[in-house]
Amino acid sequence: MSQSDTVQRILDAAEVLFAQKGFAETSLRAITSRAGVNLAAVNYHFGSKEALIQAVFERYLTPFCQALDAKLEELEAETRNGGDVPLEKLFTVASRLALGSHGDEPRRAMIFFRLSGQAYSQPQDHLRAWLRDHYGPVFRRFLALLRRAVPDVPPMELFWRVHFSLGAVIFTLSGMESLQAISKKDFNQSVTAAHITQQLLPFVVGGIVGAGPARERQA
Amino acid sequence: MSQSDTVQRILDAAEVLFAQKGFAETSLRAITSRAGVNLAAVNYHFGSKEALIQAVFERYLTPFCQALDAKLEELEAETRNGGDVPLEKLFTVASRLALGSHGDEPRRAMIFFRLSGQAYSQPQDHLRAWLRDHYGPVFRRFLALLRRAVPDVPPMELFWRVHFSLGAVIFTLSGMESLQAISKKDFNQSVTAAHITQQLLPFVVGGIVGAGPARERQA
DNA sequence: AGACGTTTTAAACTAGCGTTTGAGCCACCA
DNA sequence: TGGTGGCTCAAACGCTAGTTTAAAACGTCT
Repeated sequence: MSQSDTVQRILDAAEVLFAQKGFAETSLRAITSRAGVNLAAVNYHFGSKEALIQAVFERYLTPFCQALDAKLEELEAETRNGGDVPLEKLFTVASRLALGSHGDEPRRAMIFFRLSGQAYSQPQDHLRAWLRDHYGPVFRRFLALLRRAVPDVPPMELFWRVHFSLGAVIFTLSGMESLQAISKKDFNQSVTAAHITQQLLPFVVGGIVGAGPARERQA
Repeated sequence: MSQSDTVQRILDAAEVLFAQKGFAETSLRAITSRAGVNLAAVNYHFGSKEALIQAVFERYLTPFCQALDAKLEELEAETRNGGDVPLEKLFTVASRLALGSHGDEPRRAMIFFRLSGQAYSQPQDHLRAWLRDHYGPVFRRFLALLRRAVPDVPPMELFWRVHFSLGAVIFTLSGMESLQAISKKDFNQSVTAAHITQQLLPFVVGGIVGAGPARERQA
């Protein structure tokens, strides 16, 4: 092979370890050891640990965002001659792509949500900035469709509610394992990741629509 | 003074720095330097960096949980002779206590939410376990009142939705600064922390009630 | 005043980090 | 065949981390 698979092995190992223990707590030695490659390979192939972190995000996010963008394009076309995309459909599409656009099991997605959580709680400005610059457009496109789906919600409130939703998703899927443990203890019942994401939908939709004066609750 | 204020100065500095840069990225040297105390003071008074982290959480959470517990007791008593506490009131009470039970400005609360976010994305099992063991009861008490407020939502769904809400709150308040910046850029309008927490309420209430078959949305 | 327990101090220690180096390996092409 | 370029490797570098040490300073009692 002209391109060795060292790069992929490093990315695989880094992805798991970063999600498991965070960026700062994961040493290059731990990564290269798990990947079965030499310590210097990271700096040789990526340049620095920082660049490796970005590469991990890029490998996951780029296919996802491309898929989402294409799907949004499709949805936009459908509504070109009147009608809006329903709220539920927008989130179902996004969730399905996030969980399954990588061929492999949703475990990959779970790992990635942990990474996102770490990226957000991290003070590394440039990571957040890089994410925003690279994947902001598709986010705004999603937001535009959303705005049409819930015209009653003022744009700024909608903006915040989307971020609240993002928080609910990332936080939950970040802490999945411990939450599953608690749930099992309290309800004597195992819960799958698919089950949780299924529960997320009505919560997010309910939250986006909101409990304001625009809506009355049923008794 | 028989007990020097070194301990307090260290806690103050650690609280801010941990929230700003995370646990791993904050060195004891940075903390002691900001506190104006000697490097060895941390290990002398707390034993280790790990113990210092716990102490930071304890100093904030203990008064909050005591206040919340007392308030919940009060609410339970009110409903002893019939009636339930409305959903909105439960969250308003919790939010008001979280933001203002420390006398000082809500900035303290903001700092603490960042800490919570870091604690959750952190893989430090023992921190999470310690939080659960110490503050689990008051959480369960809150959950019990909640269950009575929304009897239509099945207990397990409610459990998950509460965690979704927690995620929305912690995530948002963790990333406040960057979110405020984005908001300012997109809407040309500054947003205060109070404004955001105000927006959180209808989102959380809407999410908890959910968008399931139990409720219809208004056109 | 002097002795004693507590706290502070400066300095050192050990360990682990990200990164760099330069020699070695190996496939490929002239 | 001999060299050339991409890649791997063990070793070392410089640095910063948390922690420990032992002496100095302090406050408080007899």
